[in-house]
Amino acid sequence: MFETSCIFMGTPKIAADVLKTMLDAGIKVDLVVTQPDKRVGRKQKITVSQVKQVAMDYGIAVFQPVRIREDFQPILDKKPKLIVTCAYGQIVPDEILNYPMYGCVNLHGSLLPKYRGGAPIQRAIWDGEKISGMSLMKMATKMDAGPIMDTEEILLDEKETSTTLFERMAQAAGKLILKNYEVICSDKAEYVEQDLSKVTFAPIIKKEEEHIDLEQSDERILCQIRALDRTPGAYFKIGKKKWKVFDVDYVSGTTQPCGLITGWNHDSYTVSLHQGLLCIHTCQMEGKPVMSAKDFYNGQGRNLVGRTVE
RNA sequence: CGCGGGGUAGAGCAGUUCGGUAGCUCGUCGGGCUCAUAACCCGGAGGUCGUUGGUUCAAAUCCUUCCCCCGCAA
Repeated sequence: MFETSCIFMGTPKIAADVLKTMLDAGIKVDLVVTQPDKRVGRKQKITVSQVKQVAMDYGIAVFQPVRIREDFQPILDKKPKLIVTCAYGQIVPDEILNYPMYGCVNLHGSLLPKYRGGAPIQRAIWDGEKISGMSLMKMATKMDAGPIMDTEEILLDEKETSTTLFERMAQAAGKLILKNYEVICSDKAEYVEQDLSKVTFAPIIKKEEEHIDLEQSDERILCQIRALDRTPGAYFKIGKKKWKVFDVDYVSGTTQPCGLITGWNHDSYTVSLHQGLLCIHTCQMEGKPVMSAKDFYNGQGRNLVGRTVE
Protein backbone atom coordinates (compact mmCIF):
# COMPACT_ATOMS: atom_id res chain seq x y z
CA MET A 1 0.00 0.00 0.00
CA PHE A 2 2.67 2.49 0.99
CA GLU A 3 5.26 2.19 -1.72
CA THR A 4 7.54 5.01 -0.73
CA SER A 5 9.81 4.49 2.24
CA CYS A 6 10.97 7.32 4.46
CA ILE A 7 13.34 8.38 7.21
CA PHE A 8 11.87 9.13 10.63
CA MET A 9 13.31 11.64 13.08
CA GLY A 10 12.12 11.99 16.67
CA THR A 11 13.01 11.40 20.29
CA PRO A 12 10.41 11.31 23.12
CA LYS A 13 7.37 9.15 23.70
CA ILE A 14 4.99 11.05 21.47
CA ALA A 15 7.38 10.52 18.56
CA ALA A 16 7.80 6.88 19.47
CA ASP A 17 4.02 6.45 19.39
CA VAL A 18 3.84 8.02 15.95
CA LEU A 19 6.69 5.88 14.64
CA LYS A 20 5.00 2.77 15.93
CA THR A 21 1.71 3.75 14.29
CA MET A 22 3.47 4.25 10.97
CA LEU A 23 5.33 0.96 11.15
CA ASP A 24 2.24 -0.98 12.19
CA ALA A 25 0.38 0.52 9.23
CA GLY A 26 2.99 -0.82 6.87
CA ILE A 27 5.07 2.24 6.10
CA LYS A 28 8.67 1.30 5.47
CA VAL A 29 11.20 3.29 7.45
CA ASP A 30 14.77 3.04 6.19
CA LEU A 31 16.44 4.91 9.02
CA VAL A 32 15.51 6.38 12.38
CA VAL A 33 17.31 9.50 13.57
CA THR A 34 17.14 10.30 17.26
CA GLN A 35 19.07 12.04 20.04
CA PRO A 36 22.16 10.28 21.42
CA ASP A 37 21.82 7.92 24.37
CA LYS A 38 22.02 9.83 27.61
CA ARG A 39 23.15 9.10 31.11
CA VAL A 40 20.13 9.63 33.22
CA GLY A 41 19.08 9.53 36.86
CA ARG A 42 21.06 9.16 40.08
CA LYS A 43 22.94 6.16 38.81
CA GLN A 44 23.72 7.78 35.48
CA LYS A 45 22.43 4.74 33.64
CA ILE A 46 22.77 4.95 29.88
CA THR A 47 19.25 5.27 28.54
CA VAL A 48 18.07 5.14 24.94
CA SER A 49 15.35 7.44 23.66
CA GLN A 50 11.88 5.97 23.35
CA VAL A 51 12.07 6.35 19.60
CA LYS A 52 15.29 4.34 19.52
CA GLN A 53 13.63 1.67 21.60
CA VAL A 54 10.87 1.30 19.03
CA ALA A 55 13.41 1.27 16.21
CA MET A 56 15.35 -1.51 17.92
CA ASP A 57 12.15 -3.48 18.53
CA TYR A 58 11.42 -3.36 14.81
CA GLY A 59 14.99 -3.92 13.73
CA ILE A 60 15.45 -0.55 12.03
CA ALA A 61 18.83 1.17 11.67
CA VAL A 62 19.38 4.10 14.04
CA PHE A 63 21.51 7.21 13.58
CA GLN A 64 22.26 9.46 16.58
CA PRO A 65 24.35 12.47 15.67
CA VAL A 66 25.46 14.65 18.55
CA ARG A 67 25.20 17.69 16.30
CA ILE A 68 23.12 17.07 13.23
CA ARG A 69 24.15 20.47 11.91
CA GLU A 70 27.61 19.04 11.28
CA ASP A 71 26.94 15.35 11.04
CA PHE A 72 24.22 14.55 8.54
CA GLN A 73 25.88 12.75 5.63
CA PRO A 74 24.61 9.28 6.67
CA ILE A 75 21.10 10.62 6.21
CA LEU A 76 21.75 11.84 2.69
CA ASP A 77 23.47 8.54 1.88
CA LYS A 78 20.14 6.79 2.38
CA LYS A 79 18.76 8.92 -0.46
CA PRO A 80 15.44 9.59 1.28
CA LYS A 81 12.45 10.63 -0.77
CA LEU A 82 10.63 11.76 2.33
CA ILE A 83 11.57 12.59 5.91
CA VAL A 84 8.98 12.60 8.69
CA THR A 85 9.86 14.43 11.89
CA CYS A 86 8.21 14.68 15.29
CA ALA A 87 9.85 16.24 18.33
CA TYR A 88 13.38 15.43 17.27
CA GLY A 89 15.11 17.97 19.48
CA GLN A 90 17.69 19.59 17.23
CA ILE A 91 17.55 22.17 14.48
CA VAL A 92 17.68 20.30 11.20
CA PRO A 93 20.05 21.89 8.67
CA ASP A 94 18.96 23.03 5.22
CA GLU A 95 21.14 20.38 3.58
CA ILE A 96 18.67 17.83 4.88
CA LEU A 97 15.52 19.87 4.49
CA ASN A 98 16.21 20.43 0.81
CA TYR A 99 17.21 16.90 -0.11
CA PRO A 100 14.09 14.68 -0.20
CA MET A 101 11.99 15.02 -3.35
CA TYR A 102 8.78 14.94 -1.31
CA GLY A 103 10.25 17.15 1.35
CA CYS A 104 10.61 17.06 5.11
CA VAL A 105 7.34 17.08 6.98
CA ASN A 106 6.92 17.72 10.68
CA LEU A 107 4.21 16.89 13.18
CA HIS A 108 3.73 19.69 15.71
CA GLY A 109 1.51 19.65 18.79
CA SER A 110 -0.48 22.80 18.21
CA LEU A 111 -2.69 24.47 15.66
CA LEU A 112 -0.01 26.52 13.97
CA PRO A 113 0.77 29.37 13.72
CA LYS A 114 -0.12 29.33 17.42
CA TYR A 115 2.35 27.87 19.87
CA ARG A 116 5.47 27.54 17.82
CA GLY A 117 8.31 26.11 19.89
CA GLY A 118 9.21 23.33 22.24
CA ALA A 119 6.30 23.10 24.66
CA PRO A 120 3.09 23.70 22.69
CA ILE A 121 1.10 21.03 24.47
CA GLN A 122 1.82 22.24 27.99
CA ARG A 123 1.46 25.92 27.07
CA ALA A 124 -1.95 25.40 25.51
CA ILE A 125 -3.26 23.86 28.71
CA TRP A 126 -1.59 26.48 30.88
CA ASP A 127 -3.30 29.20 28.84
CA GLY A 128 -6.65 27.50 29.36
CA GLU A 129 -7.22 26.95 25.64
CA LYS A 130 -10.46 25.20 24.77
CA ILE A 131 -9.13 23.80 21.53
CA SER A 132 -5.77 22.72 20.24
CA GLY A 133 -4.53 20.04 17.91
CA MET A 134 -1.86 18.54 15.72
CA SER A 135 -0.42 20.15 12.63
CA LEU A 136 1.20 18.41 9.69
CA MET A 137 3.53 20.83 8.01
CA LYS A 138 6.47 21.18 5.71
CA MET A 139 9.65 22.01 7.54
CA ALA A 140 11.32 25.35 7.00
CA THR A 141 14.64 26.74 8.12
CA LYS A 142 12.93 28.73 10.81
CA MET A 143 11.52 26.77 13.73
CA ASP A 144 7.95 25.58 13.16
CA ALA A 145 7.44 28.20 10.48
CA GLY A 146 6.76 26.01 7.46
CA PRO A 147 3.49 25.92 5.50
CA ILE A 148 0.63 23.78 6.79
CA MET A 149 -0.74 20.80 4.93
CA ASP A 150 -3.35 19.44 7.32
CA THR A 151 -4.46 19.67 10.94
CA GLU A 152 -6.37 17.53 13.42
CA GLU A 153 -8.27 19.51 16.02
CA ILE A 154 -8.61 18.36 19.61
CA LEU A 155 -11.18 19.80 22.02
CA LEU A 156 -9.59 20.12 25.42
CA ASP A 157 -11.47 18.62 28.32
CA GLU A 158 -12.08 20.62 31.50
CA LYS A 159 -9.65 18.38 33.32
CA GLU A 160 -7.17 17.96 30.50
CA THR A 161 -3.60 17.42 31.67
CA SER A 162 -0.42 17.29 29.66
CA THR A 163 -0.38 13.55 30.29
CA THR A 164 -3.75 13.01 28.64
CA LEU A 165 -3.16 15.57 25.93
CA PHE A 166 0.19 14.08 24.90
CA GLU A 167 -1.61 10.80 24.48
CA ARG A 168 -4.36 12.33 22.36
CA MET A 169 -1.83 14.32 20.35
CA ALA A 170 0.08 11.16 19.55
CA GLN A 171 -3.10 9.57 18.24
CA ALA A 172 -3.93 12.65 16.19
CA ALA A 173 -0.42 12.70 14.78
CA GLY A 174 -0.62 9.06 13.76
CA LYS A 175 -3.96 9.66 12.11
CA LEU A 176 -2.64 12.69 10.23
CA ILE A 177 0.43 11.04 8.84
CA LEU A 178 -1.39 7.90 7.72
CA LYS A 179 -4.15 9.93 6.10
CA ASN A 180 -1.76 12.13 4.17
CA TYR A 181 1.19 9.86 3.47
CA GLU A 182 0.08 8.81 0.00
CA VAL A 183 -0.82 12.35 -0.93
CA ILE A 184 2.61 13.59 0.06
CA CYS A 185 4.31 10.83 -1.86
CA SER A 186 2.26 11.50 -4.98
CA ASP A 187 3.52 15.05 -4.83
CA LYS A 188 -0.04 16.36 -4.75
CA ALA A 189 0.12 17.80 -1.27
CA GLU A 190 -1.04 21.37 -0.91
CA TYR A 191 0.68 23.53 1.64
CA VAL A 192 -0.71 26.79 2.99
CA GLU A 193 1.64 29.40 4.42
CA GLN A 194 1.10 30.37 8.05
CA ASP A 195 -0.63 33.63 8.86
CA LEU A 196 2.27 35.59 10.30
CA SER A 197 -0.02 37.98 12.16
CA LYS A 198 -1.25 35.12 14.34
CA VAL A 199 2.08 33.63 15.36
CA THR A 200 2.58 32.92 19.08
CA PHE A 201 5.35 31.05 20.82
CA ALA A 202 5.50 28.21 23.32
CA PRO A 203 9.00 28.15 24.77
CA ILE A 204 10.10 25.14 26.76
CA ILE A 205 9.18 25.17 30.45
CA LYS A 206 11.93 26.69 32.60
CA LYS A 207 12.78 25.33 36.05
CA GLU A 208 11.48 28.38 37.85
CA GLU A 209 8.14 28.09 36.09
CA GLU A 210 7.46 24.84 37.92
CA HIS A 211 6.98 26.73 41.18
CA ILE A 212 3.37 27.76 41.62
CA ASP A 213 3.01 31.52 41.90
CA LEU A 214 0.21 32.30 44.34
CA GLU A 215 -0.11 35.77 42.84
CA GLN A 216 -1.72 34.20 39.81
CA SER A 217 -5.47 33.80 39.53
CA ASP A 218 -7.05 30.61 40.82
CA GLU A 219 -7.86 29.52 37.30
CA ARG A 220 -4.33 30.05 36.13
CA ILE A 221 -2.95 28.00 39.03
CA LEU A 222 -5.31 25.16 38.15
CA CYS A 223 -4.20 25.29 34.55
CA GLN A 224 -0.55 25.35 35.53
CA ILE A 225 -0.88 22.25 37.65
CA ARG A 226 -2.64 20.44 34.82
CA ALA A 227 -0.14 21.69 32.27
CA LEU A 228 2.86 20.42 34.18
CA ASP A 229 1.12 17.28 35.42
CA ARG A 230 3.43 14.37 36.23
CA THR A 231 6.53 15.68 34.52
CA PRO A 232 8.00 17.94 35.55
CA GLY A 233 5.20 18.64 38.03
CA ALA A 234 4.08 21.94 39.54
CA TYR A 235 4.96 22.48 43.16
CA PHE A 236 4.31 24.59 46.24
CA LYS A 237 6.96 25.10 48.84
CA ILE A 238 6.38 24.09 52.44
CA GLY A 239 9.30 25.38 54.40
CA LYS A 240 12.31 24.38 52.34
CA LYS A 241 10.66 21.43 50.68
CA LYS A 242 8.97 21.11 47.34
CA TRP A 243 5.48 19.69 47.37
CA LYS A 244 4.35 18.58 43.94
CA VAL A 245 0.63 18.37 43.38
CA PHE A 246 -1.32 16.45 40.75
CA ASP A 247 -4.90 15.53 39.91
CA VAL A 248 -6.48 18.68 41.23
CA ASP A 249 -10.06 19.90 41.46
CA TYR A 250 -11.55 23.16 42.56
CA VAL A 251 -14.42 24.15 44.82
CA SER A 252 -15.35 27.81 44.71
CA GLY A 253 -15.76 29.76 47.91
CA THR A 254 -13.26 30.24 50.71
CA THR A 255 -12.87 32.52 53.66
CA GLN A 256 -9.35 31.38 54.44
CA PRO A 257 -6.17 33.24 53.49
CA CYS A 258 -4.54 32.25 50.23
CA GLY A 259 -2.00 29.48 50.63
CA LEU A 260 -3.37 28.05 53.87
CA ILE A 261 -3.49 24.26 54.07
CA THR A 262 -7.00 23.69 55.32
CA GLY A 263 -6.92 19.93 55.47
CA TRP A 264 -9.30 17.25 54.37
CA ASN A 265 -12.41 17.50 52.25
CA HIS A 266 -14.24 14.27 51.34
CA ASP A 267 -11.50 12.57 49.36
CA SER A 268 -8.87 15.19 48.78
CA TYR A 269 -6.35 17.38 50.50
CA THR A 270 -7.22 21.06 50.37
CA VAL A 271 -5.38 24.34 50.07
CA SER A 272 -7.16 27.67 50.07
CA LEU A 273 -6.58 29.93 47.06
CA HIS A 274 -8.01 33.40 46.38
CA GLN A 275 -11.63 32.54 45.57
CA GLY A 276 -11.88 28.86 46.38
CA LEU A 277 -10.33 25.63 47.54
CA LEU A 278 -7.76 23.67 45.60
CA CYS A 279 -8.56 19.98 46.07
CA ILE A 280 -5.54 17.76 45.63
CA HIS A 281 -6.03 14.08 44.90
CA THR A 282 -2.41 13.08 44.38
CA CYS A 283 0.79 14.64 45.59
CA GLN A 284 4.45 14.10 46.28
CA MET A 285 6.53 15.59 49.08
CA GLU A 286 10.19 16.07 48.28
CA GLY A 287 12.07 12.90 49.12
CA LYS A 288 8.92 10.80 49.05
CA PRO A 289 7.16 8.78 46.38
CA VAL A 290 4.05 10.00 44.60
CA MET A 291 1.05 9.07 46.73
CA SER A 292 -2.68 9.56 47.01
CA ALA A 293 -3.96 12.46 49.08
CA LYS A 294 -5.45 9.93 51.45
CA ASP A 295 -2.11 8.31 52.18
CA PHE A 296 -0.51 11.69 52.56
CA TYR A 297 -3.17 12.78 55.02
CA ASN A 298 -2.79 9.62 57.10
CA GLY A 299 0.88 10.36 57.52
CA GLN A 300 2.84 13.56 57.52
CA GLY A 301 0.10 15.56 55.78
CA ARG A 302 -1.89 15.65 59.00
CA ASN A 303 0.81 17.68 60.68
CA LEU A 304 0.80 20.25 57.89
CA VAL A 305 -2.78 21.39 58.32
CA GLY A 306 -2.76 25.02 59.36
CA ARG A 307 0.55 25.75 57.72
CA THR A 308 0.88 27.93 54.68
CA VAL A 309 2.40 27.05 51.33
CA GLU A 310 4.59 29.44 49.42
C1' C B 1 32.30 7.54 45.03
C1' G B 2 27.96 14.67 42.70
C1' C B 3 24.38 16.69 47.01
C1' G B 4 20.33 15.51 50.21
C1' G B 5 15.83 12.70 52.30
C1' G B 6 14.03 7.80 53.40
C1' G B 7 13.11 2.01 54.36
C1' U B 8 8.90 0.56 61.47
C1' A B 9 1.45 -3.90 60.76
C1' G B 10 -2.07 -4.06 54.18
C1' A B 11 -1.18 1.86 53.30
C1' G B 12 0.85 6.59 55.12
C1' C B 13 3.74 8.27 59.36
C1' A B 14 5.78 9.02 64.80
C1' G B 15 9.45 6.92 67.94
C1' U B 16 16.19 7.08 67.01
C1' U B 17 19.16 13.09 69.93
C1' C B 18 19.58 10.50 75.66
C1' G B 19 19.48 2.02 74.30
C1' G B 20 14.83 -0.55 78.61
C1' U B 21 7.07 -3.84 77.37
C1' A B 22 6.75 -0.73 69.42
C1' G B 23 2.67 3.84 68.93
C1' C B 24 -0.73 7.17 65.65
C1' U B 25 -4.18 7.84 61.37
C1' C B 26 -6.44 4.97 57.57
C1' G B 27 -7.79 0.15 55.94
C1' U B 28 -9.43 -4.75 57.53
C1' C B 29 -12.46 -8.26 60.83
C1' G B 30 -16.36 -8.65 64.75
C1' G B 31 -20.11 -6.06 67.67
C1' G B 32 -23.20 -1.59 68.78
C1' C B 33 -26.01 3.04 67.42
C1' U B 34 -28.99 4.79 63.16
C1' C B 35 -34.39 5.30 58.37
C1' A B 36 -29.37 5.41 56.69
C1' U B 37 -24.04 6.44 55.98
C1' A B 38 -17.88 7.51 53.58
C1' A B 39 -20.53 9.54 60.39
C1' C B 40 -20.12 7.94 65.64
C1' C B 41 -19.06 4.19 69.89
C1' C B 42 -16.79 -0.63 71.65
C1' G B 43 -13.57 -4.68 70.70
C1' G B 44 -10.01 -7.90 67.72
C1' A B 45 -6.35 -9.52 64.23
C1' G B 46 -1.97 -7.98 61.93
C1' G B 47 5.29 -5.93 62.76
C1' U B 48 11.87 -11.20 63.90
C1' C B 49 11.48 -2.14 62.96
C1' G B 50 15.29 -3.17 54.71
C1' U B 51 19.94 -6.49 54.96
C1' U B 52 24.99 -8.23 57.19
C1' G B 53 28.19 -8.35 61.28
C1' G B 54 29.47 -6.01 65.93
C1' U B 55 29.02 -3.46 71.04
C1' U B 56 25.66 -4.49 75.36
C1' C B 57 22.46 -7.71 80.74
C1' A B 58 19.35 -5.39 76.93
C1' A B 59 19.33 -2.48 70.11
C1' A B 60 13.96 0.29 65.85
C1' U B 61 17.59 3.37 68.72
C1' C B 62 24.93 3.09 68.95
C1' C B 63 29.09 1.33 65.24
C1' U B 64 29.64 -1.63 60.48
C1' U B 65 28.38 -4.29 55.28
C1' C B 66 25.24 -4.45 51.38
C1' C B 67 20.37 -3.73 48.87
C1' C B 68 16.23 -0.74 47.50
C1' C B 69 13.03 3.89 47.00
C1' C B 70 12.58 9.37 46.39
C1' G B 71 13.99 14.78 45.57
C1' C B 72 17.93 17.83 43.41
C1' A B 73 22.08 18.47 40.20
C1' A B 74 23.83 16.72 35.44
